[in-house]
Amino acid sequence: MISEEEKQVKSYPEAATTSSVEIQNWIEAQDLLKKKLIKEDEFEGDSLKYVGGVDISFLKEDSSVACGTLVVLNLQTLQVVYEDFSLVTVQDPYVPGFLAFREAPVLLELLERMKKRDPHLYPQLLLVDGNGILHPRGFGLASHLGVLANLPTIGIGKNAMRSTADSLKPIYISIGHRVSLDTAIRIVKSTCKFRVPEPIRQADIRSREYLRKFQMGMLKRETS
DNA sequence: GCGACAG
DNA sequence: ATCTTGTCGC
Repeated sequence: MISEEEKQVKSYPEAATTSSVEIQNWIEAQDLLKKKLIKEDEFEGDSLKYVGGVDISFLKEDSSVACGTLVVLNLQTLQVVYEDFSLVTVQDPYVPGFLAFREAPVLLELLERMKKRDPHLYPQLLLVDGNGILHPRGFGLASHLGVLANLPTIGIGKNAMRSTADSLKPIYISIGHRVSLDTAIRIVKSTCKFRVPEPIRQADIRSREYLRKFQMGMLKRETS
């Protein structure tokens, strides 16, 4: 007889420690939070000046070590006005459809820290590296983060689920929270100097750089 | 049975 | 996510 856990392991080899019970809890949590999801424009004020971007990078040698990154850009100049990093040990594995449970905790921590340190630069909207309502249950990382942080968010996917390889590499924009699709598309377009919108791109670049420098420091300690 | 499956 | 340097082009 095959247990539920065994089926889970067969389905997701990388998630050997994730039980079907945990998956069920995650599904319930998503369905619960989803009730608070707002798919229309609902901003604090009408002046959109600061836009945030979040991303997470992982250490290739030890994929449980990750660097969460938050950057804030001036929407008008697209210059970075704030950056913060958090080196953490990620416990939860990556399970397709449940990215938020792996990445949201660090990102929320970074947002909370900023709210205390630099509230005047706190973003009115956040671009998230991951999908919003473009998700099996309509509640991806961008929506998850938006609801928990009560912040307007937009999801940016670079690989759509179940898509065929297109010659053109598109990005997939989806509503995260408290923003309409029309507004989301308009804002994303206004932040694109290259394929990937600048807030996400800067978070990605700086996140990798942070890990690279961290590794150099580690190597120094081992050698000395 | 086979392929797909955000990061 | 990560594996990866130089190289073609604006």
